[in-house]
Amino acid sequence: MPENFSSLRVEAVDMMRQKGINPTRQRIEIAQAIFVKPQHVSADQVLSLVNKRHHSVSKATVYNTLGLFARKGLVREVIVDPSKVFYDTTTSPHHHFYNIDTGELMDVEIDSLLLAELPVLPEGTVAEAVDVVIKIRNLPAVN
Amino acid sequence: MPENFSSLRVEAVDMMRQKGINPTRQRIEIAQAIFVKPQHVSADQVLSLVNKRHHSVSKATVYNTLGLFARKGLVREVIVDPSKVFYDTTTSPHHHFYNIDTGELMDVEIDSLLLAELPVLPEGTVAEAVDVVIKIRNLPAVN
DNA sequence: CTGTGTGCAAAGCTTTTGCACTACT
DNA sequence: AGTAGTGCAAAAGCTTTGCACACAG
Repeated sequence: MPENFSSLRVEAVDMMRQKGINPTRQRIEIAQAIFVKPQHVSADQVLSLVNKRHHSVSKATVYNTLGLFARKGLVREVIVDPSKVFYDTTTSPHHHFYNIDTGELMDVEIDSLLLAELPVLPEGTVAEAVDVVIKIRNLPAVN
Repeated sequence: MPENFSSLRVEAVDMMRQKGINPTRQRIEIAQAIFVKPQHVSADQVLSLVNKRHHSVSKATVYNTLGLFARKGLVREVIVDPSKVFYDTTTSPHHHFYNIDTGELMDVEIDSLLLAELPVLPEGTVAEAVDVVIKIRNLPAVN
């Protein structure tokens, strides 16, 4: 059975409602594009995905919507490189491998890396998120 | 006694030689600007610092040189926000607090946060760096 | 004279802003 | 009609590229 788009659509709308996001046409299209499966996407990948079917969402709206989704907790912003922001559709706490050579981003199970204790926070602040990025590179082929 | 610029200059040149970087006029000016004290600077802060005395280094060269310094291990790239890259003159392993409200970046002692174990790396790769950024925000004032 | 390395103007990105428009009250 | 929220073209800002120049062999 092929991907059921209408149920994905319903899910996307529900998700947004739960987070207090007004589900407009553009936001629904973006949500449908990214929540097909767990993945890491950049803003312009989303733009192409959405406009594959028919030109219907502007660049600015894609950026603004992804930012909104991130603030509301629907996606997770992962910043790995100057001018390379990824949006991760998996929002449960976890960390990342970033392959410097290939640009590939992979999830790391939260419990395969033990963060034993948080340092004392500066006075008058609260922790919002802890981002761990392990930068890896390919082993040079042995000749 | 005021800051001794000529000895800073010599140190900067030595540093670069040790890392195999050709110490050109522009690179020396940039090094002198950033290694005055341990600090976090962005590319355009460096640009202003360098050109405060007299316009002498272009924007492109500042970007390229900071990238070079980072690759060679003279500074550490810390990426905290889309289009906000900091260069940290402290290169020993440590982590960061990033205050979302103020944009301030602070060092966290390496041993105040225990990374118990590294996860298994993907086949054929080596870890290059582990970046931990703890995003914090100011507590709302209680009324 | 040739080849390698460097610096920078300009090009090419990504992201943000400000305003027109919509959709409620 | 007034108000709050939304989408997008254009502006702004950041980073990279490609080429002219310098310098060493």
